[in-house]
Amino acid sequence: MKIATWNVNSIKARLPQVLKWVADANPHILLLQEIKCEAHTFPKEPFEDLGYNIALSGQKTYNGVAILSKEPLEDILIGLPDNGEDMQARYIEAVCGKFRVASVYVPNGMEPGCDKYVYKLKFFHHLKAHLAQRLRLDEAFVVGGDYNVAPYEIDGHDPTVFRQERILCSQKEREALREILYLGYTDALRALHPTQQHLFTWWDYRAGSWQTNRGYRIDHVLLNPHAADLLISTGVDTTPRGEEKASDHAPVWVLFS
DNA sequence: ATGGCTGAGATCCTCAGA
Repeated sequence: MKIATWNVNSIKARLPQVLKWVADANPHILLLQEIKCEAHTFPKEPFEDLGYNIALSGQKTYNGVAILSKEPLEDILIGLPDNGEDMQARYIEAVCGKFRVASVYVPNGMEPGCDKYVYKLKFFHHLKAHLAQRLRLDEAFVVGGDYNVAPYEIDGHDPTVFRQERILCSQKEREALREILYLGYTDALRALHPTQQHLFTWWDYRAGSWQTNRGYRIDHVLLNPHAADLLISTGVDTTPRGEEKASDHAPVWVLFS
């Protein structure tokens, strides 16, 4: 039982790459972020041909999250509760077979202190409240996505840069992510690879970051205790990042019993 | 310290990403 998450940076621009990876990796459930399209323009057919059911929350140009599942999708939730004024498509949740899953796209935040950074922290506040509620459910729950936060120094390529209070690694956003972990969620990759360096999921398009492996680990799969009990193995598939017309993120996969 | 790269969508550039 494999669940994967991938920020594809436009599903339309990335369609051949995503289809190739999906046909190869064959995840039971695929969580997508930054699909960058509205629901009616999402290229559903090629995924349906591969046996997937699709639920998504989309908008023009920006953001957008989706859940693709071989099992039927039930109990679909779009957006975080009590976050009604927020129209950005950044959260979707559904039940697929015996797993409840969510695809989340946390705001980038641009730069510590700016309006978008405040919005990022506010989003984390709503996410934490919802995930705290969800701990009361008696079922496996997997929250995968682009959190736009590198939790620890080991999750960045350069400790000196990491300590400079930049976006992705500033104190407040790291605290916001840790608060969710402290509720009782497990960071799947770090749980099974506690000391592995260069375990990155995102490399900037600019300045040859991929070629020199200057990356960050900002895509995470968080597990409630039920899901953590079923965890077998997990990793980052860096292959698609090195191919033509790549997304700047690589897919993260998790295998469950 | 800055810039560098990519996608979308509306113009021939701007915004946003991270």
